[in-house]
Amino acid sequence: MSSPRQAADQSRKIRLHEVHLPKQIKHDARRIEVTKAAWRVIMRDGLDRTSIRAIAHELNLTTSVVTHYFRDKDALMAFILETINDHLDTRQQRSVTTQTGIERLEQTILSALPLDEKGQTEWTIWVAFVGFAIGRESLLEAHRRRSRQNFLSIAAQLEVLQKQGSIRQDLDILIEAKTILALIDGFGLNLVLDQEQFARDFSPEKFAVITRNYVRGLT
Amino acid sequence: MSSPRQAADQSRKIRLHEVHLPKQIKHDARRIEVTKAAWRVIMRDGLDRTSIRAIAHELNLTTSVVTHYFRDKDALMAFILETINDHLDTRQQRSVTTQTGIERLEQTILSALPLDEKGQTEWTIWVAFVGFAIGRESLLEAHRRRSRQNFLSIAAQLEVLQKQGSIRQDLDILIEAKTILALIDGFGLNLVLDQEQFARDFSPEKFAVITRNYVRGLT
DNA sequence: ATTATTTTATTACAACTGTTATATTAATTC
DNA sequence: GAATTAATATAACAGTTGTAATAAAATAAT
Repeated sequence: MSSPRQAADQSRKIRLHEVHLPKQIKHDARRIEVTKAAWRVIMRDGLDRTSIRAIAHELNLTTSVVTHYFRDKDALMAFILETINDHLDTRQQRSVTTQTGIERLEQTILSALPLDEKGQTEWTIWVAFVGFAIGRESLLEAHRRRSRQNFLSIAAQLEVLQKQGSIRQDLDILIEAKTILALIDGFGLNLVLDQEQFARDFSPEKFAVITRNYVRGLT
Repeated sequence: MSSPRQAADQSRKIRLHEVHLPKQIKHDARRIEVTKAAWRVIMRDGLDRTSIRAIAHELNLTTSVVTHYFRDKDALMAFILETINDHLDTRQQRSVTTQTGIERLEQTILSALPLDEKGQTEWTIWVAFVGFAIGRESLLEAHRRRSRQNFLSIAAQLEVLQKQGSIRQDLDILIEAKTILALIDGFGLNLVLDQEQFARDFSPEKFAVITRNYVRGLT
């Protein structure tokens, strides 16, 4: 187990400064590292047990690292949620390759679901924050902002599809958009809470079929 | 402001013993009172800030009241969640009056949603516990148990409807049941998080229409 | 090479936590 | 009404928390 080269021991702690990068970028990258350590603690111990000390310990460092990069715990928490939402959104946008039509709507829905490990992680943290937001008006507002944004995105797609005649003219877009969002949140939530059950009963391909059938029901 | 009768002051603290009831029932009733105080604290301050002291303060009493009725905090938390789930389930079962057919399924879905204030409260607590369960295997298991129970209930209804020929024969009951549960959870979650928005856009009657249209889509 | 800046460590503090033991008061039982 | 039990109060405990101040170390800038 012990290598003749002692350098191997030091390599465990990867120091970012070994790579030369502009100041601001290194700073931001370090904030992300702290944030990702926080994700791990949240998944393992729960959001309410994710103390500054626990995060520092996860990094094999002391609390000063965390406090150096975040004004206070509220700022840290807000950033963690912000980062999760960014990841969820950009992951989704990347997976939506088709630019128009019903297929795009299918992709939008399907790519929002936590069907791979990364998505599962992000959704788990998100669920933890949803519960954490109860009794915290600022966090509730953050959730509402994102929710309304998602609504606008889906509603806009539906509107185009309706004008194109790709979906039924009698559909109430407000209702259909909210329903789609509810479906995504509901499936995401249940996937997070009962991962094993879903892994047993539902392959990603099966979800693709479900989504396709659902969207075809709108035509 | 001061009344000639000093007795008025003491009446603020309602002592349960003034009403004569069997021992066990009084004991249980007191547990419920503590639990409901906990609900209020959870809604106001968040689940992670719901300390034994905060609950006692909500009751205008001291911590000994809480510790006298619950072995420790884990037992208290488990009981709170249990009570919430019971309330959600029995409220729903009471609202489902029709015994058979498609209408029963409609009622099942509709009555599960938080469309009145009580339901809103119960769903809010439930959402707080869902987030709280991340990183707590015992709570996750409790959620899974209830989720599977709900699944069996919906799936059983669908099976009967399919045998009766009330819904399409080609429907995959596993998929449809999970979809219905996802819809309920998704709408419930969004109702809790953005109550105002939904109150503006969706009346309970509108949800009834949505539900009816959805269920009719299965026929 | 020296200085300045950034990053990390150490320490201390007051507030809060769950738990426990003990005391006091109220209610019930006999 | 005395004895027993239940309900509530008080106080102390050790552990954890966020925050802040200060010091040391590492890196960057000059």
